[in-house]
Amino acid sequence: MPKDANFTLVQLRYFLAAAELGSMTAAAQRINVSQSAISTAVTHLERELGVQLLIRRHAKGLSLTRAGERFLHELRGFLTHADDLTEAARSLGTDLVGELAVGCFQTLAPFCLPQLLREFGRAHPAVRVQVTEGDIRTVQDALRGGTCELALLYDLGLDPDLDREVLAVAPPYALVPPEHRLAGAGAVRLADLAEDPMIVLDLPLSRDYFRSLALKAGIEPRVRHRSTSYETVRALVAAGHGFAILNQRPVHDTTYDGGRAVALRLTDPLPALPVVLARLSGVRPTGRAQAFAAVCREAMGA
Amino acid sequence: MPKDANFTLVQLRYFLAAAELGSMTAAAQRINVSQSAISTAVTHLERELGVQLLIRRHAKGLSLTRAGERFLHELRGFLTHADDLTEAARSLGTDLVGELAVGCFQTLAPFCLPQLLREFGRAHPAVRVQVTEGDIRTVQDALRGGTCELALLYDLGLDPDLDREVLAVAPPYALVPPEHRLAGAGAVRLADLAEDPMIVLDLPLSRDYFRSLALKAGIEPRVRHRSTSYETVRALVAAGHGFAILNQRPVHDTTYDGGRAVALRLTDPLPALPVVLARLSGVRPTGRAQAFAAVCREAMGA
DNA sequence: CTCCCCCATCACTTTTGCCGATGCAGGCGA
DNA sequence: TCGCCTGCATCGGCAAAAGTGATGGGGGAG
Repeated sequence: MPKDANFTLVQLRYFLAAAELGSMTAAAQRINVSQSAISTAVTHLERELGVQLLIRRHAKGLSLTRAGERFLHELRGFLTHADDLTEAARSLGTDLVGELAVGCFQTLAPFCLPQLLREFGRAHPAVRVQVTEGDIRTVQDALRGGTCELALLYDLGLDPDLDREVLAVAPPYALVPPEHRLAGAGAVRLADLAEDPMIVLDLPLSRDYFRSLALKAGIEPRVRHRSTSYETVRALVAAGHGFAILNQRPVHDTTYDGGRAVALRLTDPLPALPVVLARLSGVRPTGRAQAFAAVCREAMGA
Repeated sequence: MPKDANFTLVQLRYFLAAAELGSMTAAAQRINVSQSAISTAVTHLERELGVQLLIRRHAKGLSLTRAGERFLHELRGFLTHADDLTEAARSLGTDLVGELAVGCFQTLAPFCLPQLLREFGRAHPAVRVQVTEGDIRTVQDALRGGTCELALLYDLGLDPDLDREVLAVAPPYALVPPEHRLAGAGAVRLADLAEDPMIVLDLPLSRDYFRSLALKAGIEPRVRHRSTSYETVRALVAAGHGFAILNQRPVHDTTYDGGRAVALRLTDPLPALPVVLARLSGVRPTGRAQAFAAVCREAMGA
């Protein structure tokens, strides 16, 4: 019962050269190894396959047996396949074709993905980009599991085994209804909102972040509502249910249901939230990933 | 400039196992090597290809990168190809399918090939037999050059580097025209024909053989005609141009042109000519060749 | 916090591949 | 026919590679 093939690609290539040149000596010169290396390799190959491939005619070099001739024919195809495989593998790492999977934190997605995908698509039209949206944990797991290679995230409790590169910072701001007493102020301190009910964007790590901001400003927020939807939070604020702290700012004030919400700059010395491009550290980035990172840097850094 | 692929089939198989089982440890157990062997092999493969294929998650085994996933897909096809190649090669040596090239001395061919091909074809219908006919030297060169693997020959000055197996013996006989003075004798001594002109079958080694027979019988033949065609010799004899010495005996006396020739047994103590099956010694015979040899033995030995 | 799982790494051993030299056998020219 | 030359096989020695078992680190799970 012949189990699995125990020959080597090297042996196959040696045989190929010898068969094509009709001489082990010539093959040895071409490949830059000794003639004995060719000899033993071919012998091993023949023994392994159980077929005699070459006929050694002492002073007249080699000739192929019928079996050798047919094998040679198959072999060419096979070695081509081997080269193709190498080629494919290398290009998987370096070429700017194929596909690239990126992750994106869900509330960040509508703000930056359109531009990024547009510019990346223009620069590298041969690369198909597949986006995974989700909360920070989900995206982080996707990174770790290899489902995606890059991710746009807030640097909120990211595991240290992720390499991150800060692309931009998103300072927190307060969102209040237009009829709020401070709606016209332009800027407030969080303490000014201490008595107002708060609407919290309730995503795994975000909730802690917003709470910590409030605490840092010295207030204990009275949470009235929670929602996992950014737009719902805006709508609740617009409807007068309370104020919210957010980081991303839409270009207009109108909510889906026609309400309006007013953004107020915060004068507290609060840390801005870094928007980072994260990668699994220790994983060699593909060329596509590097290209995408470059586009991100240019688009968001400027 | 990526020269040529420097990975190993073994490395590929190790990677396949690890990727499929999601664990190097498991792969190691299955393949019966140590875990470290898998680890280093996969690492080398990745370095060689320049692509990261697996993500190592410390306590949770492995997961494939996107590149690894795609590579794995290609790889399966490739390893199947490798198995096919092995399979093909092995069957080239052992299977009773494919083709078999045999050589045959030209004057022997019409006497034994029909039966041999018929019986071999019945026993091994999947093997296509390709016959090369020619004089002894031609067939011998075909053997040496790998053009054919077996040959039916007279053992006439065959090189000692050929393995031969005697299948039958063909005693020489004299052929005379019907009106010859000894045509009714049934048997003669060569000396009785010493004065008759001789017709010689003029093939590279045959001519010397016929001459040596005559000399051995103590006569110096008077050669009237030479021909490279067996049937021409018969016809010349039938037409009264002289006598001939031959080994193969057709079932009837009539020549192509309607003449008749009479065969006379020779009472001289002359060596019979061995009909041999010749192979290049030191060349491993394929299964097909062995099967053909067996058919020859059975058909001609009986 | 502890245990356990899984992979990377290390030192060591075994195997393999290669080299250079030598031997052998056949073609070929003198 | 006799060397000479060519071309492959083989051998001893050596270096590179692969494999082994042990160790360690990092991270999940209870």
